[in-house]
Amino acid sequence: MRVGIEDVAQLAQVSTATVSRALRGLPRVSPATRARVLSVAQELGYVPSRSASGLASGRTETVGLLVPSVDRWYFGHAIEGVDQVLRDSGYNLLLFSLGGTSAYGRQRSFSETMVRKQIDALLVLTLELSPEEVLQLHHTGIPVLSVGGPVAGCPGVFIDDSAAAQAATEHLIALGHRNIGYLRGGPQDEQDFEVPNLRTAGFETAMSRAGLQLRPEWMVPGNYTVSGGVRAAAQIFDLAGENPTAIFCGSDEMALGVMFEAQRRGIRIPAELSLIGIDDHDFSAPAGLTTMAQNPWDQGRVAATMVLAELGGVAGSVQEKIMPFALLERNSTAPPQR
Amino acid sequence: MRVGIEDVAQLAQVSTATVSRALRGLPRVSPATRARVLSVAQELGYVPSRSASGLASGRTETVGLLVPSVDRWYFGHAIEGVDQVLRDSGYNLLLFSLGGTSAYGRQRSFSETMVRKQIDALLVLTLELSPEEVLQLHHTGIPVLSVGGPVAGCPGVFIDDSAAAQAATEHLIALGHRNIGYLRGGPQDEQDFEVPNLRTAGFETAMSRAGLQLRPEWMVPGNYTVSGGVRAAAQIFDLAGENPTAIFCGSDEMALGVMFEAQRRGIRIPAELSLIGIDDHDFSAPAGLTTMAQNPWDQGRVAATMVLAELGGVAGSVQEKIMPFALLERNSTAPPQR
DNA sequence: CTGTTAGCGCATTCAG
DNA sequence: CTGAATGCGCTAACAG
Repeated sequence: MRVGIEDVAQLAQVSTATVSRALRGLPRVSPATRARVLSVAQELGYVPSRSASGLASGRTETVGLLVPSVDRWYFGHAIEGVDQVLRDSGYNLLLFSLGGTSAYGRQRSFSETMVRKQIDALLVLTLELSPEEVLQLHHTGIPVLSVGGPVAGCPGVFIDDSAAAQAATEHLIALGHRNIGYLRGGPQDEQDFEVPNLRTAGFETAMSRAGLQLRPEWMVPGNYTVSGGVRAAAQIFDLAGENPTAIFCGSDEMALGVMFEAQRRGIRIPAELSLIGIDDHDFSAPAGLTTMAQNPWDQGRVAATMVLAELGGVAGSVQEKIMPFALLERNSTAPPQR
Repeated sequence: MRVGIEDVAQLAQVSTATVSRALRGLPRVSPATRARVLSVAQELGYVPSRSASGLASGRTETVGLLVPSVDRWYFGHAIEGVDQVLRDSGYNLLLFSLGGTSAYGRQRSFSETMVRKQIDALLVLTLELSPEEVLQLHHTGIPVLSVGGPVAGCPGVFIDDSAAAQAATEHLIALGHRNIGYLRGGPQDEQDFEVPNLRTAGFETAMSRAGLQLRPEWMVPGNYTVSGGVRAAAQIFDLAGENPTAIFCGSDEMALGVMFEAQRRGIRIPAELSLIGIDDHDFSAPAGLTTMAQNPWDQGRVAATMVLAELGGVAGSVQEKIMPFALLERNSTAPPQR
């Protein structure tokens, strides 16, 4: 019942070599032969064995995707984008999740051996790899590309996080806010990945350019999660003394958390508090959250496309690419009440 | 530079067969030999080629996971659970996303050939497969198990969706509500998958048992998404005549959408409107949403564990399993205002 | 407990 | 344009 290339060859009355060429669209097969082989293969329901072709050709037609976790907005969408272009090209997607529960933190460690000899290229999502890990990876000789953030030693596809954060903060400043809070990542995020720090830098740049003071008590960690945002908001709201009139959140999820907590306390948005995030999370439009939008789906697509081009023989296809971000004004920002 | 089993064998002064046995933990290898082989393999950085071992053994040590999309709460968490147990057992996870944008809808079609000869088992997430597709799958001879909902013709791991919906509705009724609305899936969801219909059935059962009338104008589609929930809520709120005092939402995402819209209109929850969902989405606790909780992460783990046991030789390991759900009372439900 | 011998199913030379 | 032969790197009998 198991149909192999041999069966197709026999029925089509050609050699297995010809079947192989015909099926893969290689040249040097007459149109007539190709058609015959194709129809026979179809009829028999022949599917080449990946193991066998992989062993024989040295190519697995599989791309690995290393992610901190899959159950978060950015990752889910980026994975979806990658999957889409891979699938359309007949490539397989081997998923490696480190099962992190925090935004960027990883629970399990990544070993180069997980990946060795079974993929043609590796995409790394938003993960800080240590120099040794990158070295190991390069050692395998396969193309490595990061998505969503920079990884030292290999090109990446991502937005200019610092610029995005700066622009978001400047939106608040342009609205007239001077007392601006900032929700950053947790210690874990900041250690494991560079993006949080870039966003912090962008915030600080905007503030200092506007001649505004940084208020340490208004710069609190939120772990990039909704519940972290809730906690951070509570912490700021509970502060004695004046409250910020606006908060820039390093992610929409945190901003949404702040919204929930504000509502709970009867703090009106944007009348009493302006809020801006980064991402354009699925929930942001329904919630009316102003944000600096980015598109992980697109970033995944772009990265996967580059990798496929590289594997397709176009050397130099894999290169750094800065993706766009854009301000989406909704209903969570307004000039400060006076 | 490429180190194969032969290299290890030479350096360890044994045959390749012994290396293979030692590395895979098979019996019939003396402890001393095994230790030596292991250390040599380690030293050389040897990793067996998946292609080669797959070809030779007929097993790929890879499990396929077919999902409607990855960028939604249920799927993301279930995938995470599956990945975790697979990875812990040294298995690979091959991801096939159909790229659906709606909750259950699929954008692309699934072909059995995508999966043939490259996986040892297939997990199907919350997707309605046609009888022919199931047949094709069974034809491949690999174990197939569904997660998150029933698929005719193969066992599954999921909650009793009808009972969960009924229990959620009964919570509202027990609180004293009699005017109860219901947010269901969109036409696409209901066609592509059975879960939405099961939840609807549970709602209707609870209502009829309590002797309550179904109000068609209060039973509106929400596509299982936040934005769908916003639209559905608007539709209900805009109705002339009395409003429901409570709404049961077929998913937390829709319930969250209703919350956003209610807040926009100044409708207080739970004072003026009680809300209950199903899922326990990550946002539900921060939002204070009462829900009938389920745990997709766990469901994924259980399913993957069964499949591994089956592949490990324990025939009959893959079987239907009903998972628990539980009411989580938070702050979105209360007795009706009178 | 260990080595020898055959393939696994296909892609690739190299002839023709 | 096509076929025959070779081997990818490993596992699985089978001997010993």
